[in-house]
Amino acid sequence: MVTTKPTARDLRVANRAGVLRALYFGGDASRLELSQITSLSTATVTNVVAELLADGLVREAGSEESQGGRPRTMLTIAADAGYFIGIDLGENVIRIELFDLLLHPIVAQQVVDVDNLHQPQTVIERIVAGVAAVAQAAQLPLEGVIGAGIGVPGMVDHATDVTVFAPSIGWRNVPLLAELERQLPFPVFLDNGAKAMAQAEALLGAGQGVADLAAVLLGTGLGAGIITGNALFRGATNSAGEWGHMKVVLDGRQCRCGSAGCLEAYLGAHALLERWAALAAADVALNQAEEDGINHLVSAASAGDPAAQQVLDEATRYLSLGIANLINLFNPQRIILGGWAGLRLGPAILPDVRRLTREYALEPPFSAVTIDLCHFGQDAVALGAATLALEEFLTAGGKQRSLAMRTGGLVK
Amino acid sequence: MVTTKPTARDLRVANRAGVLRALYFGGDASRLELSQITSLSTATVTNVVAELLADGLVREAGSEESQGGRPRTMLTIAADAGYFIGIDLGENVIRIELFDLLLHPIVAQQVVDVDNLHQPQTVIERIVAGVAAVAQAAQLPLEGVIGAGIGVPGMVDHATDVTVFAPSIGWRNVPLLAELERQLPFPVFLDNGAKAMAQAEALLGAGQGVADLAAVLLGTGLGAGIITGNALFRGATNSAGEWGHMKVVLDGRQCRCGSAGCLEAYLGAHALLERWAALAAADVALNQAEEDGINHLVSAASAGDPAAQQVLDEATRYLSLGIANLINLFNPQRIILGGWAGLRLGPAILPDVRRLTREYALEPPFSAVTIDLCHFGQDAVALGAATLALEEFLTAGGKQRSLAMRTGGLVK
DNA sequence: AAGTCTTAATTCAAGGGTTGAATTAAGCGC
DNA sequence: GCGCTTAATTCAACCCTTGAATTAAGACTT
Repeated sequence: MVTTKPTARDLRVANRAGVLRALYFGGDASRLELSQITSLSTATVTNVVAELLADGLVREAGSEESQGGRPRTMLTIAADAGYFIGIDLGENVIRIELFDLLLHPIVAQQVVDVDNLHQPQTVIERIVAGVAAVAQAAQLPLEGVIGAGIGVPGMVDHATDVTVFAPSIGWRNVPLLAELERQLPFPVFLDNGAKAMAQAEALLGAGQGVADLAAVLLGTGLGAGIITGNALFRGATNSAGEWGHMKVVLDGRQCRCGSAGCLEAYLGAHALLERWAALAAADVALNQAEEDGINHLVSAASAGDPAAQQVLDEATRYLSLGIANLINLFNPQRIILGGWAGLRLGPAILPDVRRLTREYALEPPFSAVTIDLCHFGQDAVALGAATLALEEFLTAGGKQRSLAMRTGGLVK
Repeated sequence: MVTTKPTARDLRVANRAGVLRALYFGGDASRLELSQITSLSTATVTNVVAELLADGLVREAGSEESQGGRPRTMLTIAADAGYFIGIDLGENVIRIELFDLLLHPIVAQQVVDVDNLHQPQTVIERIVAGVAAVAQAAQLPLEGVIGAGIGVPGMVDHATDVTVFAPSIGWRNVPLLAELERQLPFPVFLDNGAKAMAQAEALLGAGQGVADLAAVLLGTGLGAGIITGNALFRGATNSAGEWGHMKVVLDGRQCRCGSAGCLEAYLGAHALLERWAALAAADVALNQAEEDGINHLVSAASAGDPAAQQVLDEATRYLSLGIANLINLFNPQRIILGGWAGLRLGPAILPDVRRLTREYALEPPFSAVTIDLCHFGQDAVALGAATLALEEFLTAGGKQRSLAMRTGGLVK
């Protein structure tokens, strides 16, 4: 029940984490600067940095020009002190990517195997093989991997067992994590892909330095990841942020979730293309891959096609409504628009979205928010998945926690 | 930026807080039990309890029957070790209430003065006088008051200056808190009334022991307070939780907030009575006080009036939609329905609300939630306001923080 | 080129906290 | 009255942070 950290040694862990975070996100700094950032004494910074140096997580990197005093020796994260793996389990492709400690990409790999992706056993095999493949391609031993994360297109319940509820790939209560942790020699973290992506943008992308934000993803389905107080907002059972199934119309269009009137039924890629087809009285919009269809839609609208323009206009209104509701409820500092469809539609509709959102939202929370496009593209989910492991690593102050300890940590 | 608590003395504060909280919310316990609950060693519990005893916050309260060993001496919160004041600044009444340390009510007072409530200066005078009055009625010196809280019908920005944005009483950027703290000899906390009430229900009412919940309030306006991780969810500028202005209809009914299609425009007391009048083709529903009107509406519906039944039916659908959206977005463990109109409508519509909410929300988050009526009635906001001060008190481990320290604490 | 000045980093003793083990306290039952 | 059992306290060991004092490392001056 009580979550305090009672023993004095925990202070050190927290302070290691503070110094490590400052260096990781604040960039290179001297011990003195670190002491100011973290508000620790210089004595403590010296001690903590000594540990980090000894562990190889941090390196000295020359010294700054001095103006007549001892020059500050700069400290920097040792980017090659360890590696992370990010896995994007998509609806019809698995993307596996290897990153260095600073989450710079090293090697990426794609596994395309639409037919068997619905079978967990196949997915697990593909992932284990893919992990070995990227490590080999980078000529790195798997022991150097600090941890891996997986983003999945569905809900993950962290409380009971760690399982998955992902209708779009036909999964329900699949113990993916347990199986993978048995087969891989490093800790693995599992979460919803939209949440993973939101964390990538928050830590390294369009949300850097912002403590409270929401990333909304437009694609075949809709997703969102909400960050509050610099951390993913999960709710009681880690299914918070299901923005796509916010009801926006009573007794509205049928949604694939089984209910009706969901935002996704008006703003999902399929919904937009269907609407276009209906307005244009032609099925041409539906006779192509969704991504091509959306591209087609955007260029048709900019070319003056009135039906396409109306579809975009309606999409803008629904998107603005959905964003305004997020603003009124979560009062974030930033909204980040992403997802493959969001990236394509964004440039065309963002100004109007901003204007309408101002109309729809209350003034005080609206005036605290900015609405921007995401920074990352196709590899956002894989990167975000890697940040799941990174977060744990940083919170532990750079001490790689053993599997046993992690399991213990989950117990309340 | 870094929010760690570096020095060893902070450990003690955190552990004092842990023991105090365990005793406060877990009820009387022995030192041994406390050690188990807090997972501190018995040695530390002994030390911490000794401090709390010396400070008069805790008392020994006899010993339990033993089965052949040293009996455990029970510890209990000293209810008279200090007092809290809760102030409900309503739209046309001020309610001031004095509580003991356990938030049991001692004296209450109402200040009714509709005409002048729009003038901050008058409100401040009334509050200061009312505070003195309740203290005198209870024959207690103001020095015994640990802190006071104020719930206001509007938004409070904690970041800039602590000001108020409350259109319903015509306030905008009123520095209420600064003025009151100058005139009162104890710390004062200010927040939105719905947030205050949510915290009352969370700590002491229908949400006890629940870490993630949302309290929704139906009244003249709509409000909500959201608790996540046992703490009020505030967002970036403390205006999170504006549930009443969630858009539920594009281009819908005009709302008093200036926008259109807000939930409040369909579910606020005034909206319901207007709808009734329109359906019944009679203005009778509007020619009475709102509270009487809602009472009338509920009894007419239960008596079989078809227009009234339809109004309730529509209200049920919009309320369910609003709750379902909260469930999908926040994934709470409990929804608590309150507010004066919520209390009246609740018994009549709650079963249908539960049924419809299941239809509207996604299955995983819905299956994690229960929907209940609130516990507290008229004095919920005053009690909640008092909990604002209580929370600070407990977090500080029962050390009453000075004004200077509080201000310092707000600085990042 | 030596000495002085300035700023950064380290060392050190003091102070505060938690903990497990050992000890003491306090009833119960025979 | 004595041993048994369980609760609470005491104590020595250990860890951590901190401010002050000290050392380190260049720049500047003469």
